[in-house]
Amino acid sequence: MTFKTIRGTKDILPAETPRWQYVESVLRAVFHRFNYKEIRTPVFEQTSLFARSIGELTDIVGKEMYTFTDRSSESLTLKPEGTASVMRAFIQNNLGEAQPLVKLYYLSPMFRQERPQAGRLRQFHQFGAEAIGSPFPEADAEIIAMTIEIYRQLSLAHCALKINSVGCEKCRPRYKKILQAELRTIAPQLSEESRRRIEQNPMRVLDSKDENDIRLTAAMPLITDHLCEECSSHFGNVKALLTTLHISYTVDGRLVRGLDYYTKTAFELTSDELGSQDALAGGGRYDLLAQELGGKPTPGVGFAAGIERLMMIIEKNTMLNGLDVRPTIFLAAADSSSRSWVIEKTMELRSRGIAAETDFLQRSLKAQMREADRQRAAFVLVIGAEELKRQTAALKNLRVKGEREVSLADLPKILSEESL
RNA sequence: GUGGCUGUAGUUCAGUUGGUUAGAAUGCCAGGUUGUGGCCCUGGAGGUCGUGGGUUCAAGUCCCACCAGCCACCCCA
Repeated sequence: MTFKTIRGTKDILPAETPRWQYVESVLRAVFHRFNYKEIRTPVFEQTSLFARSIGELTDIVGKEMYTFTDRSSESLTLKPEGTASVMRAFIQNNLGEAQPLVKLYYLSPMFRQERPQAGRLRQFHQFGAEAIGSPFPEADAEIIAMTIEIYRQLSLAHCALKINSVGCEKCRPRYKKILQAELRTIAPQLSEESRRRIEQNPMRVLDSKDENDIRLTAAMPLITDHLCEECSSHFGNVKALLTTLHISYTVDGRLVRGLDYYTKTAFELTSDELGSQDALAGGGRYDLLAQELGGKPTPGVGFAAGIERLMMIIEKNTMLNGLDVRPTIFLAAADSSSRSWVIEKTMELRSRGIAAETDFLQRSLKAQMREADRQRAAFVLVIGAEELKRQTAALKNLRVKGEREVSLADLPKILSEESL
């Protein structure tokens, strides 16, 4: 058999790239308005960077990373998410020294070896942003507001915002103990998966989708009721700011993130149009990450969002037409003697900034016309021996019926006027 | 990673209880109009029926394995 894309990867073909470009331009515009600057980090990093930041015990690090050793036996990993790399770059390049708050965004492929499904690929694309340097709720609110704004700019409704606070190094361990104690009392009745999590990551038990688990844990204490003074007031301020910004949300005390570095604020944006892979974007605060990676203690908040999932719902709500690139003019040769001249003229128009196309298959005039129509060119210029002699050509507007004779010398000027 | 469903021209699909040259629509190419598109008409090209085994006189149709996609779980963007 011939070569195929490997499992979980796909080609983004010319039929879809205009959509991608459109989405990218929208989100770059939003980032620009919020004054976030782009950062581009390598697609692979030392494996330990991810293990350290995401957490050794998480599913991502435990069983989903593309890890390999290079020829000098160093363990490398294709990045499974963006924050670790951005924080590494922030520390390595001392970005925090030049200014107290650094606002960055990225757009990059990510890699996770999961079983593929619609909206879940092994190479997928994420965009995201990080505000590094502010411990205050205003930064959390801005990140959330910006996430919402991107989807609003893309006219996507049916998105729901859930927020929670997962506490800090002071209150979370305390809460975990309380929760664990409660969970142990009902452990025998819980699903196998949940039972395993009681010791390793008890908060995830509350996030189980197993109906029986949900019923059994309905009355369990929630982190939101056990936050310390500082976390509680921070969370309260974030909520108040969201209200001020007219952003509606629901507090979900069971919301947890799959990455260990989160503290305090955690949030998730979901869509009801996506099936079970319904998370469009997620994020939160990570005040301990910088020092965990060996930098100076520096607070941060951020979010990440998947582009493929976004594409899926944009396609469902299709409103994007005519985004494909098309030539302004197609130059057709009426006979073989004028072909070389037509190519020359095409190149000339191109160098003057006009999108011009011509025939490269030595086809009949009829076939060239058909091609021009298929390419959805605005104009066709027909040139043959007669026209060459007189230095004119028949200019035809494909959207209307007639054609007119124009002077070849005037063509660039005519085109720039007409396309207005 | 676990369980289930699916896999036929470029694309969307049909293919009768296994039976001899695998079809349609659309797209593509050409002609009808030897200097002109979109409509219409005519003709043509295009498939080792996901891959590899097996059962059978005979397999697109049945069985097995593998591969890929999809759905749920898991996880998450």
